[in-house]
Amino acid sequence: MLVNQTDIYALRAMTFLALQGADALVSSKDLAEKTRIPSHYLSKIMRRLVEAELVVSQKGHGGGFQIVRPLEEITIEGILDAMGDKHELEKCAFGWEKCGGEHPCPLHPAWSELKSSFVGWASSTNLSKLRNAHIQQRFLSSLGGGDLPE
Amino acid sequence: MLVNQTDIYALRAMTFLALQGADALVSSKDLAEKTRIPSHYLSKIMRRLVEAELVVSQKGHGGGFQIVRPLEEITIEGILDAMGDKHELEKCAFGWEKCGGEHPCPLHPAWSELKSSFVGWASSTNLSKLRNAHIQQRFLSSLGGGDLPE
DNA sequence: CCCAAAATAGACATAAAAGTCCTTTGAAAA
DNA sequence: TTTTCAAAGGACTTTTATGTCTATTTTGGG
Repeated sequence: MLVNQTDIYALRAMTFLALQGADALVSSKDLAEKTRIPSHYLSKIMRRLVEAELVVSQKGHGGGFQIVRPLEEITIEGILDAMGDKHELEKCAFGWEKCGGEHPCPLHPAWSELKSSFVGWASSTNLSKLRNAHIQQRFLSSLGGGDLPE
Repeated sequence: MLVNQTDIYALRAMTFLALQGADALVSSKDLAEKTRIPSHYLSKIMRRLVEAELVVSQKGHGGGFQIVRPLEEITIEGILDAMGDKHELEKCAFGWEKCGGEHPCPLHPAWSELKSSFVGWASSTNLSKLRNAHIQQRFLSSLGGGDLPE
């Protein structure tokens, strides 16, 4: 819940695409190898991302997946929404049908806090941010030498 | 992940116990009915909470479960730890064996943020806080009239 | 035009989580 | 002491999530 394995795969794939630079076209096979996501499972995930219009797909020879929108526009929230488990956060943790307003369940205040901090994080983190942070980090660590893992 | 159904059940059960007042002894059957947790499943959950010493159990006729420690000491983090899925947060979201320090994965900074805000929430929220907030809320809403749901 | 590469689609398989059932053990009350 | 209630423990089942396989469609290249 909140973030499952499939969600993480989606985040990985999108992040990887974003790191390949503007409009890079990457095949599912390549993506799967580089991100270590089971290839057939990845293709299911990619379809959802295509439907949500976060990526564009190119069928046939030389095809693949591509981000065509500005990276700033693609947030973690958007990716999670595309994977379709938003409703999880909306259910009352105490199992009440009606919870909130005048009659919040005992867990309601705490749950709301969690929810808003989670949504805050997810909505403020976009692919551009991830990319910049990572590129900067690679630059800094290249100054110190050392090998890149994996 | 982060918080699964079983975790939520544990939070519900502990919260319910905390609301019953100091040292209330509640049977598994009662707990299950009031919290709407499948009774046999609940008893498994309670065993874990007993082992973690968050509650004490009383076997035999008239037995049940009881919180004997100060409510301030029992945090959501403690409850989640008792349920045993702490390791989830520690794994690299990008699937790298070694991630962090000199060579963080592209998702590392964002993931760390999420982790620390989640842990901050879980460790700062304790049963006393939940109880007080709820009691206060009930008082306030009683002034306005209206029925309690569920 | 035909072949190969690559996404799409959906059926199938496996693993993990959630839930149920049955037996045993312990303690209180009759 | 016997009965009865309730936790402990474990085997089993069901459901959901994850992963695999096999075809079908689409597209570019020879």
